Amino acid sequence: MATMADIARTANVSVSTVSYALSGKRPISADTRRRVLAAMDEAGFRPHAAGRALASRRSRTVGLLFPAVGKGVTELQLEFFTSAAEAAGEHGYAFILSTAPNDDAEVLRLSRDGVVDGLILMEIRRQDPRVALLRAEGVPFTLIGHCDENVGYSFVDLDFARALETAVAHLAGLGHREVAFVNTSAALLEAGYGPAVRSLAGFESALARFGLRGHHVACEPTRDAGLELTDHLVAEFPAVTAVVSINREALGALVGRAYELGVAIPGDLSVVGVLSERLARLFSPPLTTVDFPVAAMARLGTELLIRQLEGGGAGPTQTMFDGALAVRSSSGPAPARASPVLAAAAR
Amino acid sequence: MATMADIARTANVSVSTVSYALSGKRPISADTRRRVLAAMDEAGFRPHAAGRALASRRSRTVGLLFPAVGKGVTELQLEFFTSAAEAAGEHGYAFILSTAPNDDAEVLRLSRDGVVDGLILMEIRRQDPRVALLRAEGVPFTLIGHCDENVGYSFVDLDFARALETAVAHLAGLGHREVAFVNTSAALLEAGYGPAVRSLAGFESALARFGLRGHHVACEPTRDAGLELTDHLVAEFPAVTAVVSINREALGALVGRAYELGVAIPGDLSVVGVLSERLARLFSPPLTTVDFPVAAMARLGTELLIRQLEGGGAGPTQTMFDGALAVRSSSGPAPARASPVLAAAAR
DNA sequence: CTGTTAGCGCCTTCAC
DNA sequence: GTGAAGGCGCTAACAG
Repeated sequence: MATMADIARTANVSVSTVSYALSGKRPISADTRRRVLAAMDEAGFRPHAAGRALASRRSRTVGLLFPAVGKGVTELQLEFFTSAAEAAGEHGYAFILSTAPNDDAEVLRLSRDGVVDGLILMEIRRQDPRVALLRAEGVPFTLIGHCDENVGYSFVDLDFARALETAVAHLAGLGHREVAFVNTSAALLEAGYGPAVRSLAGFESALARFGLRGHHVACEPTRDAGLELTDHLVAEFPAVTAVVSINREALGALVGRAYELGVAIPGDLSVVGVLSERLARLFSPPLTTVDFPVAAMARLGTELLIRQLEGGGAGPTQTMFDGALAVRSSSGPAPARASPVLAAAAR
Repeated sequence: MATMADIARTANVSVSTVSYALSGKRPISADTRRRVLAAMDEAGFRPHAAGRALASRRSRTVGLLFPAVGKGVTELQLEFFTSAAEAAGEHGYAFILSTAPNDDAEVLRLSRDGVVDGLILMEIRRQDPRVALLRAEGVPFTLIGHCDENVGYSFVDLDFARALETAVAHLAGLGHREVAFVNTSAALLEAGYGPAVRSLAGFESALARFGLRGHHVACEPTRDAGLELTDHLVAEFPAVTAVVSINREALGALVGRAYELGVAIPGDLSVVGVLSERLARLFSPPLTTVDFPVAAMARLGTELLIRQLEGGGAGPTQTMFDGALAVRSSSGPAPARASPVLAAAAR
């Protein structure tokens, strides 16, 4: 309601003085400053965002582009949203969430309209056209995920290959000989969705390194698909004694179905999930996990963007998180056993 | 990049003509309009949000206030966020998500700064101080939920009392005689959190109406609490043959624990959840539910707010959704049986 | 139907 | 250390 002109009037100074008192970009005498500040909070003054944005040519707003494609939103994205929003808020930035299905148009809309100063992208593919677009538009951005070609921009990602290796190494250490990897959907894999592609690569190289037999199964991130998948595993790969998954929904279904089939976890079957701390807590019994530090990643992604916006020198920062192994099963998992547990369950 | 002045120049018209060509608030000759539009998309023109906001005194932005209190964010809120964001986008509004812990300050910040034109509030308590504040500030708003005193503002809510009645009626119809109601946390209940309070009321009146015995149990919305609760039910209320819950996390845990204990759902125990369609799908076997139309509610809440902003006459609109019963169990649930199933499971 | 012009609230260069 | 003034891009009277 109150404007700088109002404040200036009641404090007997000029508007520019008010402005500088606020920004500190010019020395102000202690006395003047006090009068100005007094006038401000007496009037409940708050600088108007639009005025400031217009004059400074910065909106102090960051946007998160999340194309709400069919594949539904999961708890994992939720954690991203809220953590990113929090981080933005702490730095004095507003946080815009866009679910527009067509990213390209949305990138243009948000940047050209000046509603955001920069963008955070999720659901990155190996060759992502949005990156070129953002560059062409000169819009600062960071990726949660990364492309094959990634010079000159900031991103933060989980090292999925390493995560899978960590998981497989753990299982190999327990004596397992044959393990299954439950990926996300085949469609995403084909589309070059990074996590799907890179986990698979990590899985395969780990198999080779530890001399294990392995099976890769793609699975839609839905409970139904997960149930079907579990039955499929039972039927087709009876010798499998351990499962690792990056697919939270399938994992939930698998654990549930295992109970139904009388397969004890971790007694009969070892299960390792690549999951955030928060998600891991939703499982019972507690699941051994390779930590997916979602909240930290979202925070960092947001902060990297804001650092760019504030001209924080330093150029692109690229951070790959390593998922730490968290063994949560109290009882030891089954070492590879003679009898194929899954097949036994199928009878 | 391009401004209206640029467009005006290349189209040989004045800026106001450009503006009116865009807004349609004044008749423009077909020919002029064509020239203007041509110039616009040749230049890739997009009106700058800050300029527009400053001149029109409206930011075309709505905000969702979601104080990220301790009790963690759930899939349910996620559905709210994305649905609200979607609805806002469809109406040409930007959507801001604020997780600032202190709502009051945030209300002031977002409104006084002019970053939003209106707000959507979640997690409403029976006496919610934010409402008075919003009123005092003259900020348009809608609630997802409602207060005891609620004249003169718009809200959308689920009729939790009715939802519980629907659930209990269903169970009574199946022949159950003793049912448990799993509420959210005792803390929220005491704080006057609407859903907790009103569901309980609905539960109790339904018990009376149908002459059933019932037990009310508050439970933190976490898996661990849910597990504990299940064991508690087993130990304390062995005659209970049916459970209804508005607590998604507890419900998940309860279903899981039931499997562990060898209690078949719905064979041995009937379970009814108050859940969104999407959440219901996460359960297996499918759960009988009273539908919690989260997405529709978020959309409507957002649209009610936007309608206010656009001066859509009509005054406050208050909508209570009725949760429709969706019986998803294929096999018929257990009518009240002589043998206390939960106790049997406990052996 | 179209042009001219004054702001909207703030930032920032230029002058003192 | 402080003022005055121009302008950011757009809207909306006010004049034709």
